Amino acid sequence: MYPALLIHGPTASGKTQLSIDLAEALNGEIINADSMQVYGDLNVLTARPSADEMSRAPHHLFGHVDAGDRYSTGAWLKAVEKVLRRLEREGKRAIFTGGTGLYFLALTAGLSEIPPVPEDIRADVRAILATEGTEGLRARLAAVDADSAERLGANDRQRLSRAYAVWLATGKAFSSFQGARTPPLLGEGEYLGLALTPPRARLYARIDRRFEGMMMQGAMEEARALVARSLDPELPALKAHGMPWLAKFISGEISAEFAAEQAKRDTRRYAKRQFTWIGRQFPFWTRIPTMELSDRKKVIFALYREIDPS
RNA sequence: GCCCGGGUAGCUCAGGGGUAGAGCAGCGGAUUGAAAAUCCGCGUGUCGGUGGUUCGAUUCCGCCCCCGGGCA
Repeated sequence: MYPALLIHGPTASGKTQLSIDLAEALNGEIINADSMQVYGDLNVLTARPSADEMSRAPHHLFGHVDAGDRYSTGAWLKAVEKVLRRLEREGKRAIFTGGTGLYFLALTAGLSEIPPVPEDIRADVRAILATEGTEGLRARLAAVDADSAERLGANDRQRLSRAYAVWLATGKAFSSFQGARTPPLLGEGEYLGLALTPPRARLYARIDRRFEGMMMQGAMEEARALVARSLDPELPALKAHGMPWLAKFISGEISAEFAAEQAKRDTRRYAKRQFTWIGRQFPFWTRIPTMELSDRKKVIFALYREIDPS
């Protein structure tokens, strides 16, 4: 099997364009590693590749999930496995592109083998959180899984919820699962990890500009359509950058200017967290600090040729 | 040109003879099936410049520069 190309970069760093060019040159196919671009309802707001861009190379796992569903790392990994198998059969190269660090981690380091938690149990935990608060949830967790309760932040409702839901679903402590991991889909030597690390000031300027562009390309209409579905605002898709603020604007709570300001700020903060992830979780991936497309490609082709002379 | 008001963190501003503090922005970190989520931590500063008074000046005084507003 050809070594896969893994491209992680902060939001707005130009991953889409780069990955398409690489796919064309390497006879590769693009696999999405972005947790938001999987949702079909969000096109403009998640900066998903356009129909035009998608026609230049095969794309996988983009927009295949309904905004009313809760996608997950595990579901993504399962879907990836299928795609990888097919590409292997067909002798194609896999090019992963995205900004979701956890997806890349699962891909290259595996995931603990935990049975799926049914939706009704997750709903129960949400109810507990609503009535008893993080305090109450944490106390419940401490009684059955002291390790997790100790290790997790006292206010980290998301992880506390997850740990408690796993206990309810399996009868076993979340922490008891965490020692072991499934074998990674891509082991050492089976991929080239690349991290785009553009200068921060330039990236931030680009994020701000891009949001303005999204507004001109119909982001508001997209948001209106999603709001009209009256879905639970806690669903992942409703938390896409900009969505919560555009929803507030649509309901008349805030001005358009304020919504735009907050949306951009959220996106900048996210980019900052992505830099942290790359710096800490994937210290051995090759950094590509330049913003110029041609320079990036030159570097990547040279690196790729080293591990795959064909 | 004259008269007021102001120049303090990236921005808006507070303070006041013992080298300064809020909000926002920002920065650092964590990260195992919601991860564009969730959580933890951190003031980042020639107090416009320059002389003077003072043990000590960002603070008081003089001069200069800049920005508002008013009168000409």
